[in-house]
Amino acid sequence: MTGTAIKNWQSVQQEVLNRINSKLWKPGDLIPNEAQLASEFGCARATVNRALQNLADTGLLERRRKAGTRVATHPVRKATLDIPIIRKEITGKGYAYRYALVSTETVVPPRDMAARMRLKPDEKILHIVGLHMANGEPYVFENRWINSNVVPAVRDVDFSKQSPNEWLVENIPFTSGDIAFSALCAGAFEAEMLSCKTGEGLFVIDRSTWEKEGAITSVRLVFAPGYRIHTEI
Amino acid sequence: MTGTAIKNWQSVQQEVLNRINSKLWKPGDLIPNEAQLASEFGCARATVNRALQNLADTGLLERRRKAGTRVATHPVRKATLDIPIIRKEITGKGYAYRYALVSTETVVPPRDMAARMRLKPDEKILHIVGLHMANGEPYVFENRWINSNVVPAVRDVDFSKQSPNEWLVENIPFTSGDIAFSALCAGAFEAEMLSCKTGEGLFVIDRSTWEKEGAITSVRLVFAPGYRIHTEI
DNA sequence: ATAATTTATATGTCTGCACATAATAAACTG
DNA sequence: CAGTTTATTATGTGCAGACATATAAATTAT
Repeated sequence: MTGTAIKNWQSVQQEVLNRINSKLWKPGDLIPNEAQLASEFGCARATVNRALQNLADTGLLERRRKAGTRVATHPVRKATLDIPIIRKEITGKGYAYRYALVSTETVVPPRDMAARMRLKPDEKILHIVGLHMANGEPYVFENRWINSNVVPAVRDVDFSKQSPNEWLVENIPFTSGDIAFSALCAGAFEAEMLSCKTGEGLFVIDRSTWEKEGAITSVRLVFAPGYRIHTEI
Repeated sequence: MTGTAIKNWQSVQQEVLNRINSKLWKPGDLIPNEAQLASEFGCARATVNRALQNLADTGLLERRRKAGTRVATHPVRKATLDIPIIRKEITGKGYAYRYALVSTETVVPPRDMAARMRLKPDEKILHIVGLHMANGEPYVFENRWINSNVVPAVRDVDFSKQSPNEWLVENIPFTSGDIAFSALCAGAFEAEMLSCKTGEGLFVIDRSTWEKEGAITSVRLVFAPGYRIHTEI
């Protein structure tokens, strides 16, 4: 049957996948435990563990101590997608990259942003607006807020020379953050910035990064029409 | 210094993270090899390996045999996000779920879709249009093509009773696929379907799934205004 | 000098064993 | 019978040692 021996964790994973796909193990089913599979496949339990753990990571199996391993009833697909570093993405496509600073000021942010970044009332922070361009064409519009009270060093940076994105990557130790994808309709402002028509559908990424002391930065990236982010599952 | 002993792979990972964040190991730097770190931390090489491999998975380290492990120059952030199973997402929010079939027919798809699914010229496949609703409100508009020549069983399914999404999950062994996120501006059609205004920005997911024999299904999900997909990093 | 070959080395992964940990199931108790 | 304690069990992870594999670097051949 199995012409290929099952010796490495990848082949164990493949065999498990086959059994799931062939409905031998159906969604919700409890599958044999690691020790049983190991003896069946003729490999060490650790090897089976590696394979099953990997499948659990991708959401195809659900594992719980003592309860055992079962096939996920709703195989919640997990897509891992690379968050683009704008400059790298643009140069990677072979385009010339340029960052244009639009404005920078230290002001009290709008209510929703202040709330999102958990600021004190009337706390002023740095607001930087800029445009990333590919071959001279607007590529993505960056609207960024940086909590200059948490990161005082940011006050001395000349953002006409370096995009805030790059400065932050190089200077701020990252801890944690969240990211959201959504869509937006181009208003007059976005249309002018991205030199597109009003009413175009624009892809939006909102990202915040945090440290123990509080929010470091929150950014909205509005991409030019036609942008899409892609991955394999 | 290190009050906590470094015995498990998580603490090894944390220590490595600290060294990266504190600039002890800068982007591009080659870090000590596994054996050295293991002896430094007083743990097994396998434990260090587990930690470093995990960090490489998240894109913070780059590893190559013989070349060693180095801190990623551009820490390409990888976000893993859960692809929603529509019904589960809706019911999970506490809303009543309903699927409304709009149309189903077997036709020759548009050129771009035929190309994407690698169909023969003039090959007819199943086209299913439907609407997922939350508490009676349109939630997401589903425009799906199913290669009924690869999956003949689909011809006998009554999609007014079950959404194609669910049927596929339950009946078609998944192999591989790809997914793309983008944005769209609501035209007259989308506006009517999602009962929103024309010109709204809509979030779009395009997904294709494949099997050895060829494309099984390709679907476009157009979400109602305001939809966003979110994850932590 | 350039190409082909060998060597050294860091990571990748398997094995067999041990113990830790979580969570269920069973036994016990008031 | 409800609540608590105690086994039992499957996964999670650690260790040392071994071999596999990719590949940078050194060496040899052309």
